[in-house]
Amino acid sequence: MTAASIRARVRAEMTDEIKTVARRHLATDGANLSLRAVARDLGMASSAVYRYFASRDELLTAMIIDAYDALGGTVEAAVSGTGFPDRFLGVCHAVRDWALANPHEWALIYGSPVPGYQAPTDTVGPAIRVILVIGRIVGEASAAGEVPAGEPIGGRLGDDLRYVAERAAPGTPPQLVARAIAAWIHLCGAVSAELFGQLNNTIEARREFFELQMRGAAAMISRPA
Amino acid sequence: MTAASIRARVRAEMTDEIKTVARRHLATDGANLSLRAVARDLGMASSAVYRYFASRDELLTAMIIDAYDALGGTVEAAVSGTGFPDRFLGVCHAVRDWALANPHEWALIYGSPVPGYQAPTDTVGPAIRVILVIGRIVGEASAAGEVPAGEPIGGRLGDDLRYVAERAAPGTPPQLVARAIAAWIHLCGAVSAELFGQLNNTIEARREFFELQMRGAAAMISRPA
DNA sequence: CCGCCGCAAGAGCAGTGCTCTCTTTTGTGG
DNA sequence: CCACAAAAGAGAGCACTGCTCTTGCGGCGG
Repeated sequence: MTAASIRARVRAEMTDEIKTVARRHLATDGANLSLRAVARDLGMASSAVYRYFASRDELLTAMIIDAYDALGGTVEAAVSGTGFPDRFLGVCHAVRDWALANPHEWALIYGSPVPGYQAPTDTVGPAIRVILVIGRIVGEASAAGEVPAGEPIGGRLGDDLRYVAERAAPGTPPQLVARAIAAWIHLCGAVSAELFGQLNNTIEARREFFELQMRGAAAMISRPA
Repeated sequence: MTAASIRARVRAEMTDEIKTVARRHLATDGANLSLRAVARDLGMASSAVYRYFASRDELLTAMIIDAYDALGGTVEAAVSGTGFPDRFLGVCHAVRDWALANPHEWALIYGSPVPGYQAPTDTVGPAIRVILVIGRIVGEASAAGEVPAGEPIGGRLGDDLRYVAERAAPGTPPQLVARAIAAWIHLCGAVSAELFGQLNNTIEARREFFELQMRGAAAMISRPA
C-alpha cells in the first residue's frame, strides 16, 4: 500500500516539476508553450514527458486549472473589510493584482481560447471560484439589506438566473445575481483591456481608472437601473 | 506609368487573394494560421507568399487591421435611432452581432495578443473606430443635455482623461469620457465572455442577458455614481 | 530588341507535436 | 533477497511549421 504510493508520489513530484518548468516557460515565452523546450530544461527526452501528459493540450489544461486555482485562492484569501462596496472593491483589486503579476496565466484563462477550446469538466470547478466569491459577497450584502433586489426579470433569462441563483447563491434574488455576473464580466473586461493593451497611449493612470470603473460596477449593483 | 500601376494592381490583387484565403483558414482553424497551408490552398510555394508578407506576423497584422476595419465599418453604419440609450444599445448589438458572425476575428483583435507580437502603429487607427463611435454618441448626448457630466475627476487620471477627451471628443466632459470608455470596456468584456465560453452552462438567454448588461452600462453613463 | 527586376519555385535549416521501438531502471510480490 | 513485470526514459522518425537562400523564368521598361 505504502509501496504502491511511492511510485505514485514520485510520479506526482515529476508531474509537478514539469508543470513548474512549463509555468516558467509560460511566463517568459507566452502561450506557445513548447513541450520539447520544457523537456530540454528538465534534461529529459521529449518523449518522456508524454508519460505524464498525453499531449500538449493536456499540459495546457493542467496549467489552466492551476491558474484558476491560484487566482481563486488568492481572491478568496483577499476578501476582507466590512460593507458591500469595500468588500467588492477588494476582490476587484485582488483579481487585478494577480493578473498583473501573472499576465500570461491570465491570458491563458480569460483570453481567447486555444484552437479546439474544449474545456474539460475538470476546469469548471476551479473556474467559478472568483464569481462564487463575488456571488457570496453580494448575497451577504443582500441578506444584510445593503443592496436592493431591483425589478424582477422574466422570460428565459429569468429562468436561467433563477437556476443559477439557487445553485450558486441560494436566497439571493435572481435579478441581483444578474447584476453580480455583469459586474464580474466588467471586472474581467477591465483587467483584460488593461493587460491586452487596449488602453495603450490612452490612460496611464491604470489603477485609478480601474478603481473608478469598479466603483461604477459596485454602484450598478447597489443601485439598479 | 500605367505599366507600373499594372504591376502594382496585380500585386494588390494577389495580396487580397492571400488575405481572403487566410481569412478562410482563420475562420475554420482558429488563430494558429499556417502560412504554408494558405500557400497550398493558393497553389503556390510557401516561399512565394513571402513576396507579399515578410512574415506570418505581418500577415496576421494585416488580418487584424482588416478585422478592425470590418468591425468599425459595420458599427459606424449601424448607428441609428434617436435618443441616447437607443443609439448606444444599437452600437452594442452591432458589435455583438459582428463578433458572433466572426468569432475568430474577434478573438484576433480582442483576445489575448499572440506572444511576442507588438501591435504596429498602423493598427491604432482602425482599432479606435468603435470607441470613437461610442464617444461621438455620448458626446452628442452630452451636448443635447441628455446625459449629465458627473463629478469632475482630478489627479493623473483627470489629466489623462482631459487629454483623451480633447483629442477624441472635443467639448465632452472628461468624466463623461471616462464613463464612455468604461462602457466600451464592459461591452468588449461582455462579448468576449459570451464568445470565449465564460457563460457556458450558466446563461443560455445570451442576447437578453447582453441587452440587460448594456442597459446597465448605458444607465451608468446617464446616471453617474 | 535586350537587359533587368519582380516573381515564383524548390531545397534546406531549425524547430515543433507526437508515435514508435528499444533499453534501463525500479518498485514489488513471492 | 531476488527474479520479474511494470513503469520510465531514450532515441529515431514522421509530418508539419516559419523562414532563408539560391536558382530559374518571364513580362516590363529603356
